[in-house]
Amino acid sequence: MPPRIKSPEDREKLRTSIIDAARMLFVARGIEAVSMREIAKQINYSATTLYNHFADKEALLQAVCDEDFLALAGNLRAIMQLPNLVARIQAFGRAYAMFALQYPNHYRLMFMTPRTPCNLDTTKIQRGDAEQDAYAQLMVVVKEAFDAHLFKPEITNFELIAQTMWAGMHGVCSLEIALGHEVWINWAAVETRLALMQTAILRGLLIDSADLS
Amino acid sequence: MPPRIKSPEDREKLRTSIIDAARMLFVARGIEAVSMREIAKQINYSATTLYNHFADKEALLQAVCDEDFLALAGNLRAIMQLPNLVARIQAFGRAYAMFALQYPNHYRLMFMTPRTPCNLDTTKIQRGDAEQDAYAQLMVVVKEAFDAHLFKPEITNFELIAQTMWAGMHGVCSLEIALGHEVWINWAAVETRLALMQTAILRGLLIDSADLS
DNA sequence: ATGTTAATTTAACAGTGTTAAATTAACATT
DNA sequence: AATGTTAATTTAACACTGTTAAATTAACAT
Repeated sequence: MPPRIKSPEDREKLRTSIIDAARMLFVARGIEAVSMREIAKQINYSATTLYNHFADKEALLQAVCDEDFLALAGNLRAIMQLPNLVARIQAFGRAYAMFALQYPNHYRLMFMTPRTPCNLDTTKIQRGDAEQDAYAQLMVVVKEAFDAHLFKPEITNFELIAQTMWAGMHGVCSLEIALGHEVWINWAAVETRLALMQTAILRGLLIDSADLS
Repeated sequence: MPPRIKSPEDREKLRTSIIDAARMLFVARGIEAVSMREIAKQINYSATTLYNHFADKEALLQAVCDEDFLALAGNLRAIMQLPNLVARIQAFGRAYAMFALQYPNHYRLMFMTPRTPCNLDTTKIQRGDAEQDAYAQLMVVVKEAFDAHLFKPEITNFELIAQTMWAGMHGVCSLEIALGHEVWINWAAVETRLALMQTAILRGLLIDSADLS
């Protein structure tokens, strides 16, 4: 029986240690293969204790996701400093894909699993804040290129451009995660697929794609 | 207690009725929300009976998937007759996406869920047979355009082209299925996203994309 | 009428998420 | 120093899950 926790700081400490244990197990063995009892045992607590910090398993997953969204946004923030607008978009997409492939179980949880929609109240992420939200960052990156008139003039909706770039990279990554080990598909190397996806879409959307890669 | 089944035909009939009941429930309420007991009750059998026809829940899912793969391939077969090579690719991708969006729970099961890899022995689909395998069909469609030298000459691997087209459409569809209801994203209409994805990738890959749409 | 075979069910096991009730440790009050 | 209060934590239970061994039971052949 661990010593009781009273102070709010220690309570917060326990909360994050629950999240960390959950993440470790999720990443290691997949999401639905991990039980609340296992997570609790990992930190030498009873399963019921988790319910003092999270309403249910879904809420705990959400908390893990939130931290991972912040981590992803942190990864991408450095890239937004690149001077060349097109190179910035390319590096951004590439970093996004690296995150997906390095943490496939995170990624699955964040972007491949339908959730109860709009848990905006329980999340702690400031959506739309480019410091915290990778989607908002993508929006900034694309909009700057859009405002510089780098995209074909018939495309008038920059958010549509961003969503297309996103879907392209997501398509490669999520297929890799879900079916990358299927032997009846003669997969090209995932880096090759990512590179072609990016240059193909950019060639299709940019006015001048002469010096793409 | 239902009348006992002895003849192989009736046994097959029961097997497909299990699959149909499972599919109906999966499509209606999602995969993991449906229990073996529920499926059994749907057809007035005991849960244990299902295990006389399928090794476990995973095998039953696999059987459902197999039938759906065949259905998808059937949907796509008509399109392969179109004369114009590029229009054929476009219609093919569009039909694929329509299938995904019309049966999102099927699609999730088939293409968004990591499985125990290479259950090639337990599946009944002839992989590589363009009659039964949608991926093989896509390969045929893309290869004909490739052999007609419609793609940019620096791209020498037609399977890579096919996988990029696939990933593009899959990216739009799977994002729509997983996050389409999230309100913090200002989604463009999914048809618009699909159309732009297709023309963007084709513009990026084709030599002559003047009359695309 | 009896025996055999196999389809089907009952009953159980070990596990899950979750919660009400019981403990127990730390604090403040007398 | 003894008591009461509060809240952190656990124990025990509920209703469910996938799965399986054992018991039934229906249909057939002898």
